[in-house]
Amino acid sequence: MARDTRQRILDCSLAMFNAQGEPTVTTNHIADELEISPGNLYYHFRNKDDIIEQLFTRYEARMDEALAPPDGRLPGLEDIWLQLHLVFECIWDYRFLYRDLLEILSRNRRLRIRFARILKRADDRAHAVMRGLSQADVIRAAPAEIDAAATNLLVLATFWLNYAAIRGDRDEQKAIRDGIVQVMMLLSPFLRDAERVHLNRLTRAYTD
Amino acid sequence: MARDTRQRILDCSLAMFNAQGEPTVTTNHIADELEISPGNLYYHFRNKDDIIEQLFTRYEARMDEALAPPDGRLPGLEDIWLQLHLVFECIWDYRFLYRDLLEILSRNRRLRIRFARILKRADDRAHAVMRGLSQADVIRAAPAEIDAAATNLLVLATFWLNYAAIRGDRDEQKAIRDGIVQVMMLLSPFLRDAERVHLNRLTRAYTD
DNA sequence: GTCTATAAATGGATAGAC
DNA sequence: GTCTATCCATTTATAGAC
Repeated sequence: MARDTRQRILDCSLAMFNAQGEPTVTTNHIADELEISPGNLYYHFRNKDDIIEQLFTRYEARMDEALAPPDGRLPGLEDIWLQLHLVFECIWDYRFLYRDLLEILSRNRRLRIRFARILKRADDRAHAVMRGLSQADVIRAAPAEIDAAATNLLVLATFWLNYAAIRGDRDEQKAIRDGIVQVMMLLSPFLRDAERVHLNRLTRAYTD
Repeated sequence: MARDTRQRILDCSLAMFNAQGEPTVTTNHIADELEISPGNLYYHFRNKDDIIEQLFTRYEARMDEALAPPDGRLPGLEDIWLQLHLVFECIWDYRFLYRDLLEILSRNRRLRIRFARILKRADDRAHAVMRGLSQADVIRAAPAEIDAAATNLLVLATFWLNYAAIRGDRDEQKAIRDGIVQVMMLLSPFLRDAERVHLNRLTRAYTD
């Protein structure tokens, strides 16, 4: 049961953080929800930040997987679609991190470094994909434009859920889909005319 | 001196919120910093949220001004540049709002509504500018692409400073300039070849 | 491993004197 | 308008029994 309680605390914390925001959920709230004592919680974790760090480890592994290149061949537009799905769903499952990103990272140097590493990986991946599309002549983009688009992609992915929440979007699944479409539409003006029209049709079908 | 103390509290709060983040600055901290008593602070403001709301009023007026259309004529690329300056500098001066945007808005329904209004205004403005460029044949963009680009612009402007902070950018002035360039580069692929090269040269000169 | 009880510290807020 | 003193509620964290 030892391992079990530890896992239950992590699962419950994640659910509560995501639902109510990390700052408003205290260790007592978590213990209450699980119907265990605060002392028990502190037997398993040094403090709240310890819980967050363990959750971050889960998140990190998941995101590393989502950011891995699919396989050997160069990716086309459909592969990008799929990979964006993996990334956005990971972000959704750990959205409490993104909701109060600066506040959480400012309190913990280790997480700051680990998050920066993930951002770097995502940036590399975005560059690789853009360069791939450019070499395959699917898009036409200067190096500086690729840099800008990659950065733009990172900002969109990182903060899209926050933006959707501020707008008051209710439907969660739709928010994720909208985020993916938003990133795809980022590529639209780089495409040649035929693909450009094609993508616009696809995204419209996807959004409705 | 009554009005004076009230203003000093607001000024000091803004500076401390921006420097340390709103969640970590308590009413006691503010009173300490000003070398007044907590009781005095509570004479002038009902609570911390009251202070934030007053600061928001200042912010709101400033942003409304920054978002106003320059004048009668249709704006060119240079006017956009200027307007982005006004917007980003407003965001910078009230960056504490953006740092913990969801947390702050989740606690206060009135601010949520007021912020949504500003976002709407910004969206309208972005659309108007994009349509203007399109009609003047400076850019080539389908309606769906204009929608996506306007949304993209809003997300970039809203969260750019957060992104810069996570990356570890130190130089504040440069972070603002980078944000403006990032938005301008968003337009790049929509431009015709001559202007596209021109913009890439401009942004490079601006960034170095 | 888990509980009860509680310490220690902090933050928000008010009463009443000056 | 401003200060001192203080209260209440909350949160983190630990000690010690079972």
